[in-house]
Amino acid sequence: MTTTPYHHGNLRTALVEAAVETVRERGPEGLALREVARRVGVSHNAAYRHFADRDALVDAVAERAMVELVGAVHRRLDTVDEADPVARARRRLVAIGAGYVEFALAEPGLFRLLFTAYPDAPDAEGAGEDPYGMLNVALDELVDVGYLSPKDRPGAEVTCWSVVHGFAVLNVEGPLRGLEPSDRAAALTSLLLSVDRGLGASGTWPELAPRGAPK
Amino acid sequence: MTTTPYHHGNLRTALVEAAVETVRERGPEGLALREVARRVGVSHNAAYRHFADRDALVDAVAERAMVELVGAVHRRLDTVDEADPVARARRRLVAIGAGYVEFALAEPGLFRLLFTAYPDAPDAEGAGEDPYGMLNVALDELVDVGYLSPKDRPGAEVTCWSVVHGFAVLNVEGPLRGLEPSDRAAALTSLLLSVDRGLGASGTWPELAPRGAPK
DNA sequence: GGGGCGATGTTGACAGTGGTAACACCAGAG
DNA sequence: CTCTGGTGTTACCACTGTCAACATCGCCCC
Repeated sequence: MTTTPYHHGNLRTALVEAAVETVRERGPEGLALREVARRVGVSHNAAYRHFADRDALVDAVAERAMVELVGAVHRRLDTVDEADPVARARRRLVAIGAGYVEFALAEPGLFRLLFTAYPDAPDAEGAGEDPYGMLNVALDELVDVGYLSPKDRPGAEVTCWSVVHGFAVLNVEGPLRGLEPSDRAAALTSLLLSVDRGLGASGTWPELAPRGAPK
Repeated sequence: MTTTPYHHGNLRTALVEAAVETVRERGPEGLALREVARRVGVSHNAAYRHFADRDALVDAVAERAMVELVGAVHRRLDTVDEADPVARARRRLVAIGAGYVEFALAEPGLFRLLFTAYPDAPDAEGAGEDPYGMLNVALDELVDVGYLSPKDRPGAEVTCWSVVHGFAVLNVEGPLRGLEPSDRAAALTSLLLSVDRGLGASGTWPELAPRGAPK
């Protein structure tokens, strides 16, 4: 819908594109509906014919951002060229993490928007078309291939997502944002290796688990 | 400074306390300087005698939040009662992570403020008086005790911080925010165990880092 | 073709925000 | 006592999101 030019001609997509550009430049909090409208050369309030409110525009931008994130991860995934199944599966997992972080650092504004204004539903759409699904697929591969113990599979996706997301957040808007690129890259490599190692090392340490929360 | 009551009597601290309360209720983005002033029963602009701008107030709130975060982590750390040095060091690391996440979930507003508006300098003040310092101390203990290989020590603090911070963010404001508390607790346990395991499992997998070499 | 009608875009207004400037008060120093 | 500097107030500005009323344009149907 809204494919044929009316007064303006695809105002909606023009607004979204301008909004994406604004978020790129000024971050999510710098996104002003009025300024976007101004940028497109249309009066404010014109936007209200296409978006219920500011949040709706933000959601539209988030959709674009998600597409780009998936693209970045896929691009990394495609570089994995490995014969040995175990090494391949492990490399693929690392590639997902690297792509995720790569996107966060390349598009800090879009990345932040993606996770501050995300709708209620998680990424759980298909399985493989969003980073979460891709991650789950990769982890299942690791189990199939015998690298990851099936009993360690549950929860592994949360752990992997957490570590990569945390690294991204700390480096994009957190206390690590001032890191030298080389230091950052080294830390990321160390982190990804550590995760890989943690998944491969089977075994439990039951004495650590219990001991409930205080107060 | 500002200890003796003048017109109002410690307006500054009153403003900070009202701001903290506001952030608790409405989050960082709901913090309006004017509303805080109103809340204290003072005209807006009175605040400008004590804070250069809104950001200065936010920084003051962040200071309080940091104190509370440190308190939460310390409280957890104090529950560790373990004779065996290795087990004790490992438990202490887990306690830090648990306390960090506990605070994030208990005070989502303050936690988010702490990491969206944090000043340029990292937590690098003393060593032990902020979560980052405490984490480094705990990791050094793990090395001393022989659990963590010295060659794996560099970068470990970033990995640990990332995984815990990422988990907190995903659960506080991210796609995992809708998780059942029991599921969340299980995921956290799994995550902490996984990190512990990853640190303990020594050895490198060189074929992952560069590129090439069989297994 | 012409009338109408709904989708689109515009102007105007309102409340709320952060921020600046000019003024009012009040305590203590001299 | 006056004067001075810290403190708080009123008035104003630019900006934002949002609503309501009005204008315009394209398309459908008679």
